[in-house]
Amino acid sequence: MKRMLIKDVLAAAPSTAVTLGGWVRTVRNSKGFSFLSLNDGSCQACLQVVADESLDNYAAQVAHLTAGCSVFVSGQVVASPAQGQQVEVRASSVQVLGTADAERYPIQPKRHSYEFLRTQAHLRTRTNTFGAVARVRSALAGAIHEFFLARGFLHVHTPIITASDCEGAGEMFAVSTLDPANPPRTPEGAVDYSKDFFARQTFLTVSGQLEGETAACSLGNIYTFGPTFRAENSNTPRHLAEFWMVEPEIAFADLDDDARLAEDFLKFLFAAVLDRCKDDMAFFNQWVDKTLLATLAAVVESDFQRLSYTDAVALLEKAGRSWEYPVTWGKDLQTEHERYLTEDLFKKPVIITDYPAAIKSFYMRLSDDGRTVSAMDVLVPKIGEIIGGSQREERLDILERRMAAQHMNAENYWWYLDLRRYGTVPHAGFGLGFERLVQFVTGLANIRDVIPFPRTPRNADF
RNA sequence: UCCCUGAUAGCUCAAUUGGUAGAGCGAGCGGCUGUUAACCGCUAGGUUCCUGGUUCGAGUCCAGGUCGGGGAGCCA
Repeated sequence: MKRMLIKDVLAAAPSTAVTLGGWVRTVRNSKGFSFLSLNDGSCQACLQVVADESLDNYAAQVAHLTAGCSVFVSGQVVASPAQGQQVEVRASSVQVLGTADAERYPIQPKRHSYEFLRTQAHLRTRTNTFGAVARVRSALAGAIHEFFLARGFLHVHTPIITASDCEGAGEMFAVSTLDPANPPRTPEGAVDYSKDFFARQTFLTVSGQLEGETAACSLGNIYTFGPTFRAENSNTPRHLAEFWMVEPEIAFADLDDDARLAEDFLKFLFAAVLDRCKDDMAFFNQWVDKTLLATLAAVVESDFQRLSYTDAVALLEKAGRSWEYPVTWGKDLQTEHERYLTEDLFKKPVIITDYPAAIKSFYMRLSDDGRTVSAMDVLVPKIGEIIGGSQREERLDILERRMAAQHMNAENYWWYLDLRRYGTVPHAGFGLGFERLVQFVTGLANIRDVIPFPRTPRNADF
């Protein structure tokens, strides 16, 4: 089957002969002919096909088409005599590939709620909104690779199954082939993982960072872009149990380099989708968030606000409002604090740096003051934390001391410590939650609507 | 996990102090020679989430559960 994409048909000159495939969105029947609105996923717009009774299957098939039917059409592009579209296709044949019982087809030609469409995740990409999400998501993924590869970063693949725990990143899903009802036991009665597939206990990764650091400490600048898994019982519009994370790691670099990279990265991605997904972005701007295009354009032009955690605490203390959670140096910032800074005070992305060491992970580089670490969070309006990163502790003795303080077993991290033992180098990196990026770009309020098949507590359908 | 809130037709919702469950959209049928999630007419469509309780009588009140949504925590 040789076919043209509808986005190309819509741009074709009148009298071009075309063949195309698509799914019927709506049908408007008149006496003797029908207008078919077809979509094939290649663009937001539908193609209007005019089919009349001169087709030999008109009365038997074409006149009975309904939403969701699949068709393969041959015909000619003609200038449309009516308003609503520049061109349309006059069909010389309409092959009906698949019918869709209109009484049962879930995607009716009407407005549906996001909640309902989540129960129809296998069909929801046939709607305007979820088609647009899929295209923007794909464009963002492509732009991410483009950004890094153009800057000489190496794309590395880190393992999905891991024995290491990127300490503090969250609860992990266990990976095992043992019979859960009757696992082998040690003499002490514990599960004997030496009999398991990998002869040790393993998990789904919560982050590729530690493995990414090994690559950065030999190859230079690298990035990973893969799935990560958190077994947290998080029930929010911003959390998934399975999500995709982008994690660059840069060598011979400090936190300032890291923050600059994060800012350049986000601006590049926003500019890319504004440029490449105009119709889809216009759709989101009209139906989801009327400030979306203006917000993204402003972010591309503005400088992100940088401030230290210590300064942020000072600003919050004199904000002149009462906080549900009091602000004190040493306590992590709450959602209400972050929202105030990025949505009310600065009204643009904010990069907060130099957090208290006590509330951050062991691998973050200890500052000379001894009480903060070179960590950063990038906060954006509505989403909150979209990026978390840090300069990594490259000094073996300090790293070992911090691991001991957090009661970590250094033997499990022998290879991670080797990076500091042999040719250590200052390096830094960050993690970007890909779905949170798609949320911010599309304006969609719930993270379950920006990934095809969301995995959340008690939900792994499809 | 905690707090709040909801579940009624395929979908989105209504139903007064507890008293025969309705509408819009969608669907089916018919009409219309250019429509734009068209328009006009007619028709069908219900285990009111589940289990138990109170009551002459429960969509409505009570208890427990399941699932959805919002907020918080955890984080990306």
